[in-house]
Amino acid sequence: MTSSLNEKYKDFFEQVYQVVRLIPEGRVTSYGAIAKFLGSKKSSRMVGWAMNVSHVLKDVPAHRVVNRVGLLSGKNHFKTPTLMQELLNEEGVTIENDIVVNFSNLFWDPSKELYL
DNA sequence: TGTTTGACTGGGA
DNA sequence: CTCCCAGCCAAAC
Repeated sequence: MTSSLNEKYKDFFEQVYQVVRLIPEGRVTSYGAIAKFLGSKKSSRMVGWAMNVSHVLKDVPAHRVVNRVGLLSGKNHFKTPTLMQELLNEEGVTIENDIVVNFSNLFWDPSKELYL
């Protein structure tokens, strides 16, 4: 909210990582929600690309980011195709057929629950 | 340097 | 319900 915080955010990618790090444990959000929060609703693909690069950054919980219907669309980009689901299970999130169960209830919208 | 692809999304047929 | 298309833009080809 403050200019000092905004100044901290230089690139789109950095902003994405920052938001993803703030996702509470056991909650999930979508690429589009992050993109919208960052001001470019239609740049959700870039959020996905940022995630693709982010797996080298250890503190980015990319497993908490799914697509708008709760599908684990990025699971194949993890070390193993099952890792994403396993990480979510550890946090108490149930996955069924690659879909987050009770997604709408677990959905964490940064533009509604996060205030900078 | 031009084209294709993609961890996306919303709208339309 | 499914399928298709346009917009988005960095990276890969």
